[in-house]
Amino acid sequence: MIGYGERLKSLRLASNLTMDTVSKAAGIAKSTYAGYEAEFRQPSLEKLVFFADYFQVSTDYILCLTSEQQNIGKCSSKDFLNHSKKFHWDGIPLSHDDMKEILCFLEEVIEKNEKSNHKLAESCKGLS
Amino acid sequence: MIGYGERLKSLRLASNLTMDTVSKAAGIAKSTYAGYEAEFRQPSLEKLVFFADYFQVSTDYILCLTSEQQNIGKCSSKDFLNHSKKFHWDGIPLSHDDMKEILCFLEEVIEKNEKSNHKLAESCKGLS
DNA sequence: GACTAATGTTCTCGTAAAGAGAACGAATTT
DNA sequence: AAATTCGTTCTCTTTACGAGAACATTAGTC
Repeated sequence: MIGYGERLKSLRLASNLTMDTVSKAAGIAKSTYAGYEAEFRQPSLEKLVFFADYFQVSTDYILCLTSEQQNIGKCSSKDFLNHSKKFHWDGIPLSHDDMKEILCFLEEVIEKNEKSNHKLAESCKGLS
Repeated sequence: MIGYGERLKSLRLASNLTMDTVSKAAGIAKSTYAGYEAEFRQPSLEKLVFFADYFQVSTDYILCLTSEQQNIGKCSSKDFLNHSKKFHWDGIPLSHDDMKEILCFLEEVIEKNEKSNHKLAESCKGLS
C-alpha cells in the first residue's frame, strides 16, 4: 500500500482545488483529509469510492494499482487498435476490422463536435 | 457502498475456497473475513488490494464500480451508457449523446457481423 | 513591514469499529 | 452418533478514524 496520498494530492492540485473544498465535498473534516494525503490515515471504502467518482478515476488508480487514470472507456486512438487485450461487445469479440470501423466513426463524431460544438443526432439514422 | 461482501463471497466460491483458506492467506482471523462477506466489517485498503490481487480482479470490481471482472476494453452495453465514469476520446470527453450514437453504431456493426459473418468495410465511407 | 486572509499542518481526544479468539451451529463423512 | 469441516456469532481489546481547535505558512493588501 503505497502512494494513495500522493495520488489524491496530485489529483486535487490538477483540479486546482483546496483541501477545504475537497474535504467538504467528501463530508469530512479538513484535518481528516489532510491525513489521507499525508498517508497517516486511511479513507474508508466509501470515501475511496467517493474520491474515485469525484476525481473521475478508478479506485485502482488511487491505490496505485495502475498508472492509467481511468481504465474504463479511455484509451488513445493508437491504443485502440494496437491494444493487447481484446475488445468485446456484450461478450462478442470485436475483430480488428470492427475496431477500425469504430475508430473511424468515433473520429467523425469528435471532429463534428469539435467544429460545430453541436451533437449530430441524425448520424445514426443515416447509417446502415 | 454496496455489495463488496457479495463480490468477495462469489469470488471465493468460484475458486472453491473456504473462509479459512482465504483468511489465512490474507493474514487475518476467520471471523474477521466473515465480517467482510457479511459486510458488517470493512477491509482496510491493504486488504482490499490483497483481495484484488488474490482473486485477480480490479478493486473497482470488488467495490461494485464495474460489473466486469477486468475493466479494460470490456463492458456491457448497459454499463456503456449508465456508467458513472466519464468516457473520453484522446482526452476529449464524450457526452451522453455521443455515447448513444456510438452505442447505436456498435450495435449495427455487431448485428451485421452476426448475420452475415462478414465485415462491412464500406459503412465508414457512407457515414458523415 | 505589519495586517489579513487563505491554505495547509499538527495537536489532543472521544468513540466507532477492526481484529482476534473462542464458542456455537449446521452440514457432511465415516 | 462421533468426528470433522465450514460458517456464524459472541465478547473483548486495541487500533485508528474522524473531529475540532490551535498552530504554521504562504500570499495578497494597504
